[in-house]
Amino acid sequence: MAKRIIKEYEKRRNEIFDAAKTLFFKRGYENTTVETIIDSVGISKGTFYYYFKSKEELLDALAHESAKTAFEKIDSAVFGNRLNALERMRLYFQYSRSWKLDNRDMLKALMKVLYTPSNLLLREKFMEKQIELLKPTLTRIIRQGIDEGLFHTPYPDDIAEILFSLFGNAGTSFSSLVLTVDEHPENIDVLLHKFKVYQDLFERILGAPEGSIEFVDRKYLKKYFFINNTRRR
Amino acid sequence: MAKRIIKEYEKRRNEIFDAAKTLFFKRGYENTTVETIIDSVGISKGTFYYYFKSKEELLDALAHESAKTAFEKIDSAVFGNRLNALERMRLYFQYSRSWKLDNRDMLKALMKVLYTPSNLLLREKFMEKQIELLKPTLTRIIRQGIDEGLFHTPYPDDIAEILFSLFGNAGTSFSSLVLTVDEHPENIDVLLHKFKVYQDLFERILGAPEGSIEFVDRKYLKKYFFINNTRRR
DNA sequence: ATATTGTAGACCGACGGTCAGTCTAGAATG
DNA sequence: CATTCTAGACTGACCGTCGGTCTACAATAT
Repeated sequence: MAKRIIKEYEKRRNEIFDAAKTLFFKRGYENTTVETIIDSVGISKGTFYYYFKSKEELLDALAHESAKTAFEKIDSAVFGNRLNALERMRLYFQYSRSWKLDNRDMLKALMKVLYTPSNLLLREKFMEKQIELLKPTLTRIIRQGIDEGLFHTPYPDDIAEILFSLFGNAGTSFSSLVLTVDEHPENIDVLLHKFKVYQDLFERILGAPEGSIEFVDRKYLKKYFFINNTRRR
Repeated sequence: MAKRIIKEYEKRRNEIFDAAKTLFFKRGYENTTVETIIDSVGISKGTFYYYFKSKEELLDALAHESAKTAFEKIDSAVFGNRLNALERMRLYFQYSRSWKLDNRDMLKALMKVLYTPSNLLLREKFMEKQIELLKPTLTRIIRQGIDEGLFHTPYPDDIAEILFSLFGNAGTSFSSLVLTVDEHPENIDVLLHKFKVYQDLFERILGAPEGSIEFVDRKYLKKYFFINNTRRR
């Protein structure tokens, strides 16, 4: 019989939590069995179910935690200074990805896994929690923008959610592109084009002046893909 | 051993097809087991897998067929006459739901099932196929609108897809509302509000004149919910 | 103080149950 | 007699359950 190692509640729970997070993002949610998780932590089935009611509940908790982390980071970053709505919006999107990505390899791995049929549920759950927690913040920024005369929309309370869904959609279409850039460098142009499209879209939806929203930092993107600036006339 | 009933290929395949369609939309994709399907048709496992490689392939086929039906209906309806882009757009959305709905009960049942976590894959597949087949049509209308000076966007080829995703999002948020209207009649107002929001959104994205797109027919909606016209000034 | 008994709660792993999908014998058909 | 089709037993992969164990520590007795 395996050795019995006893730890305090929170510690063990976090172990499972972390292992699951890693595995889900590495092999995907559906492809990660409960067995895999407990093997990686070194515990038994029973223990797993002692801490989580089900595999899906664990996912839920993960999504919630992730959204909460994102929320906290964003909230302090965005409202810490005296900025106008446009600047806040920029910061907001800059921070809105809750997973901190250290390098492009990690981003690629994440995309490969995230936008895969076997991760539909994972994506949905993460999205849902993010919307739930982050919507008020975004709405607040939109309201501020309207007050400042930067944005023009009669429906400030409705569009935050829509912006999120658009963001999700963008993620899907970007990820498939990003993953091909290595073999098809010319796709960078397609990517840049898409960025322009979404930028235009956001401006229209918010009723913001043309070119005001550059939530996708072009300079960063170029550096990211090692492009020099003398590209295409 | 049970009696052996032999039918011609297409016929049997269609039986499975129809049974699956009914069951998927009644109990959801995940909640419908292959067992359920074959029981309902009165065939064996072997037969099922003779006609379909997998449960998911069956779903795929279903989604494809549905999109194809939609495409044919839409294409003839929308391009049969000499209309301007706005009129075509209206027709387009009118026909774009591929499932013909005979009454509100059926719509409600469908919504209840469609927008449920256990149907993520189903939704995704249906969406995907629709986009694949219907995007060119929508793009064509958008192009026409630009030529006619009705729409204004520099990205006619990109926004069809986005409009679809928005449509999907709208579906989610509408369905949850529609399902509550019976107990909370006041939600009709919320629903009407949402319609306005999405209408505005579409106009902004397309760069169409304000109020030009009424793809959700208010009159129909009111009739649908048995509201007379003397409601809220 | 020290021994004994009791209890909570962390932990174990065999087992049950559910499904999708496979395999093979054999019936029908041409 | 070969091909096409069908039946349903079987497999394997999972998720989740359950009876029961082990340990730290509190309560109680000596």
